[in-house]
Amino acid sequence: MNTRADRASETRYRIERAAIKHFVEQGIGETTIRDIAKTAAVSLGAMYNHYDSKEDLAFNIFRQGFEDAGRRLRKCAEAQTTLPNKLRDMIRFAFSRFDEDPLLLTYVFTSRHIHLGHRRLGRLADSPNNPYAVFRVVIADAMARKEIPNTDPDLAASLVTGAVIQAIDSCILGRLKGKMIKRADETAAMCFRLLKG
Amino acid sequence: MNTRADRASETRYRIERAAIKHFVEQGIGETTIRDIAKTAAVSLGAMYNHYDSKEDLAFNIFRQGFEDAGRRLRKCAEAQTTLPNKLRDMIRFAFSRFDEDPLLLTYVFTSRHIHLGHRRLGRLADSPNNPYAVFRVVIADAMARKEIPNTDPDLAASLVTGAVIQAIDSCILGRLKGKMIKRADETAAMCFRLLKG
Amino acid sequence: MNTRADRASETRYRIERAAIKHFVEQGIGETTIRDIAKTAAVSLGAMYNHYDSKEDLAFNIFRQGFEDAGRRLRKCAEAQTTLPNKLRDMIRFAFSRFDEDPLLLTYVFTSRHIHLGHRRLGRLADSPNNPYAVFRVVIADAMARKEIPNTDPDLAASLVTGAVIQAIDSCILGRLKGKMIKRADETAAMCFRLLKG
Amino acid sequence: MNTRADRASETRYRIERAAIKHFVEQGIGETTIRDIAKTAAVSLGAMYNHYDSKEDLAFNIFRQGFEDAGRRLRKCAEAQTTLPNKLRDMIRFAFSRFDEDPLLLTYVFTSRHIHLGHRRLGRLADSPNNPYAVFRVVIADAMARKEIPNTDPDLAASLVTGAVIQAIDSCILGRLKGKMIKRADETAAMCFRLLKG
DNA sequence: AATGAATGAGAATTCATTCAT
DNA sequence: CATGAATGAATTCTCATTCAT
Repeated sequence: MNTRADRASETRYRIERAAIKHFVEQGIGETTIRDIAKTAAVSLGAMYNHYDSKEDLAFNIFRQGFEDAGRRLRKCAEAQTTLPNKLRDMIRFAFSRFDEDPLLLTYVFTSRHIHLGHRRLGRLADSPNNPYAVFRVVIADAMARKEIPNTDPDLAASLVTGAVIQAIDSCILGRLKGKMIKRADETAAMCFRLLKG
Repeated sequence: MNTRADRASETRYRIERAAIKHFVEQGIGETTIRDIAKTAAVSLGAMYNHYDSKEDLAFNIFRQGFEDAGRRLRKCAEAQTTLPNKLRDMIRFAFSRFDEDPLLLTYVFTSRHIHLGHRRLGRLADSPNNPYAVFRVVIADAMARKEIPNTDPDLAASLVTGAVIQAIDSCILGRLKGKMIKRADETAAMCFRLLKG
Repeated sequence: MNTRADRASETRYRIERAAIKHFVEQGIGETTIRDIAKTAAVSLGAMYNHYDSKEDLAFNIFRQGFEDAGRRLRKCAEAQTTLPNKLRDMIRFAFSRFDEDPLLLTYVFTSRHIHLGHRRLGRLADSPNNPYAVFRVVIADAMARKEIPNTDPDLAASLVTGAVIQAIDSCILGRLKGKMIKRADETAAMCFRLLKG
Repeated sequence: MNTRADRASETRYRIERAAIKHFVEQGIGETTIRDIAKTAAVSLGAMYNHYDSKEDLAFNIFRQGFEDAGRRLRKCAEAQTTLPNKLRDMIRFAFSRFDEDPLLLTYVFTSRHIHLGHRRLGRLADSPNNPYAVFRVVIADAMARKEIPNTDPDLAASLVTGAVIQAIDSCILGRLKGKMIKRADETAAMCFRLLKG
């Protein structure tokens, strides 16, 4: 059956993929609704049947990717008991997810500081499921369990998430070549040493 | 003396500070020439006596800040001989510079991924003086001198610069309170451990 | 029996009431087909099973109300023989009709000058049954019968209809409180004096 | 001297006259900013140097005309001591003002019920200077001075203003031909009789 | 150099209407 | 008859830039 709902979600999918592509290649501000509509092979008006505005579209894609990443990172952490294993699985996930859908991850990673209607995207999606929060919890727990020495958990979480994000960023910028997954275990080890004291 | 040149550079200064303020608070794309002119108490037309365009203005401020940071980081590195000392002074500089002029540093740090015209800002200013390159050299040298084990210098440099940048970012986002300088030595130590193997 | 025709006219009724409500509250131009469809609990597409267009809808409601008012005013006039009695019954009718269905009457009274397409609504419906024409005939007849002095019947009819309309308008605007019917006889008396000379 | 301010007010004047013409001939909703700009021989952008929006423009013209009329009606009333003379001069003024600038007066008279951003124009400009209020004061004073019998001043004011407005309206609609001023004294006399009791 | 009104290309958004189901 | 996703023409509004003073 080709129901109305099917067509609607098919349209939404096409719009979102087209939007991500343009947002990453040209930036959100430089992308016009027409660009997206044309790439998605959808009429101009149809854009507004599915999203309130360009901002709404940009934000929704960001939040989905952001929260999905956070949620799955949390799953990785919960499935392991020791900090090195948690970090290893979290970073394996982050890097393989990037290898799998670099466009989406690039969008999410490079849009954190973009302003959407006078607020930063990364600020808007600041839920307990955001990746930073997940790393912070993992690190703070390890401190509580005396796996690593006590330091400011916010500073420590910042350094670790920054390291991971920047590795992906360097791949986006072309400084790191090839698949990221092959660097996951080494990165995880380095992050653990940073915390180990 | 209140010479013509004084007045001109005074005007340029006012324009730049106003621009930075708006760029950080609203984003480059969302800032209009009118916003800047009004905050700088300069007429609309006068803007064009000093800059070719908004993009020109945004790019020049970014490049100045970016290269100035890179140059001064390099000075810090060159004045020391061991990696821990190099890292300590570089991070002391980065953090104290942020404490001194958070608006400018926020602009420089958060604008790397912004698209200007159709290229990323961070791409435009990718000179040998960029901060990432300086960290990379410092780390690669330490590897060459066997101070730290050999690993991919690009990955290592990414992790360290990512950590430093994210610490600043967390301060911008309010996750870290107070002066950054007080965290410089701890951060440097953690970064060194990350590399130490 | 719940026949097909019943359901159709039930739908038409819901659409008309919803339309009047929105036209009065927001204006015809500001009301969208979607607004009406939603309030009437009717699908967007169904609107076009009943009306050719929004203009068609707005015009039909107006004309019905306008001509119905004119026809019934004429009945009032024809049932009486003297001018004071005619005026009294006409104004009683107008005011009680307003008390009964203020929304419809407000729509009809306040839409005379609205442009639909490129003509005024009040122009479109300018039949011999329009309320102004009825007042004019009543007044001209009274002059012919020497009940009142001869003056320009168009000026006289304008003044009387203007007075009546404005009274209703003041009620719409909240300047006059309560039921209009209680002011009918006084208004009629004043209108008669205006003409009496 | 042809100063900048001169040019600006000259532009405003051209825009307003063009706007009135289009608003009256086609209705506010049917008039586009482009229509006005073209008729005023002004660029599209210039419209927004002088008015925030089409609504702002429509409202400003309305309010100016409305309040100016109210103010001048009040002057007429204050210059006379008896009700018949007050009414005569007020109606003389209203009618001759219409003869002088029928387009502006038509705009003001026919726009009272127009919705601008979910509120009626006539509501927006409901200042103590509005013509209705002036008539009301004049009539209430005459009652207080026992010149006319006591009745509800709001009903009486409604009837009188309605009569005057409708006379002008009939001229707009073509039911009354020629100059309005020649009907002023007769109209005033009829209005006075209406009140006289 | 400074000023700010004028310009107009370009973007977002709306909404009546159609039509396949 | 009902449904509501899709359509795209039309409109409003923004804003970098120019230029006469």
